[in-house]
Amino acid sequence: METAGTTGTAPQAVRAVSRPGLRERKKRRTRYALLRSALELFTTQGYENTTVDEIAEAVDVSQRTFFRYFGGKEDVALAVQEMVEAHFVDSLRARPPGEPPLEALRRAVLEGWDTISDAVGTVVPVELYLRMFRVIESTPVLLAAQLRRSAETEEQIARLLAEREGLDVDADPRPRLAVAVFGAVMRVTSRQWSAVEDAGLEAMRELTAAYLDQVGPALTGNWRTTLRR
Amino acid sequence: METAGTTGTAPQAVRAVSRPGLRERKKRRTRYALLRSALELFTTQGYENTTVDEIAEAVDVSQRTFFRYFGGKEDVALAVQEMVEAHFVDSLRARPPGEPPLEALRRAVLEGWDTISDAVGTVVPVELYLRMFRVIESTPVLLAAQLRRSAETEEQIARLLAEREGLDVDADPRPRLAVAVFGAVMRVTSRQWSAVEDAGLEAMRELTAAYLDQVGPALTGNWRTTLRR
DNA sequence: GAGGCTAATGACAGCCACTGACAATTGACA
DNA sequence: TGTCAATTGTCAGTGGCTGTCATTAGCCTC
Repeated sequence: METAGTTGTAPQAVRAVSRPGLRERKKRRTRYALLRSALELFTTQGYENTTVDEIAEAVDVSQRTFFRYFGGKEDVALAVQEMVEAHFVDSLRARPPGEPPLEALRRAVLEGWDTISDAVGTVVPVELYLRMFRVIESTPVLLAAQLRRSAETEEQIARLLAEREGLDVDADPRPRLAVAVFGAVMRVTSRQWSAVEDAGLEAMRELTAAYLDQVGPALTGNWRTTLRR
Repeated sequence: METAGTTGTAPQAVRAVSRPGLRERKKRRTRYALLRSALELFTTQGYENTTVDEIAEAVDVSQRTFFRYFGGKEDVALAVQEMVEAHFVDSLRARPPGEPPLEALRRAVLEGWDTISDAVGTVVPVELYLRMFRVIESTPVLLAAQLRRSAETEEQIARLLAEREGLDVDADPRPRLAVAVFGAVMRVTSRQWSAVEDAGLEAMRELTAAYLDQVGPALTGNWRTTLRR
């Protein structure tokens, strides 16, 4: 394959189909090395007990270089989570336009969990991601940052759904409300999942489905009359 | 009044009914002075452009003293917000036990807004609180911290409601789900309110009621069929 | 009302996250 | 191969935050 240039002809065009050039490759390698080292340190020693210098040293670059790759310590910690959310948004975009919004959200999320390793596995082992998930959930600063980022993603999704349905987000509150409610359920799910020792991806999937089913009952008023098993 | 000691007899007992003693009074004064100066500076120059030294200097205490009164810069910024949330929890506790949970939440919040000045007014002018509200909403770090704190309050409320209804929070997901959904609506409301220039307390109250009414419609599937005015 | 006790404060010193500026190095491309 | 631009390391500095210790100032007892 790659029947492109025979040497010396349009090297940047060749790059586009073959490889990104040494410089780019090196950069990606450093970035991933920093990311992996950071997560490894965070998950073993804890986030607060890990300094940026330590991370940089583990990859053998200067502290300054670390800050050229990531906006800050929080950013490395949440980098994978960010990829995961982007993955969800992608799988939502892929949903058929006819599908009702909440249905689309539900399916997109469940499908997202099923294909999570496609989005994450190439960068860090999925198992490391899951461990980091718990660290985030149990580290106040990180949880805070994470909640804020989720809020941004929600806004993005609200706009997406509004467009799908031909509504104006600023005039009609329903898209934002629905997405916020959905996000709230997702957060309760994450929290619950992370509280269970050794819970894996399947557990996450099941919890998600179960909790989404419970929202209806939870909102229909009287909790004492219905199931109390 | 105060038929207590005629001098020299059990001064601490007298204190309990009259005043907290010079030391305590002085402390409260410093704390409030720091709080007010901080909010004043935050709302005029912005949170990021204000240093802790500046705040301390405005009250004429050392930076170290500032950190003895508040856990950090974020804490001053969110101190009033914290009082407000406690105020909501209180007004929820005051709800009649027979009331269905979501009904109680709704009424507690609306009532909370009506009596907000009781909870805040004695410490800072309500107007300053409202200005600070917007600063929080538009400052990423503060918004993050605020979201995390809200999550904690939600957990607290979920336990409260569960107890009221005789449920076990860890066995039955419905309390947490309902509270999370409710909280999500509140957040959308706050966000929307803060986006409107010069919106006052009444606007907040109205928005709250309106959005709570919209949740039902927002969740019942098809947005295209229903109102599109 | 003098003196002892303890809480509150100030003054350093130091850690860590983060940033700007400048010089040295190293791919990229002609 | 030499020029150009991107990447990196070094250094210096800011701001949030903490531990430590000496000093000050309410409080309480005799």
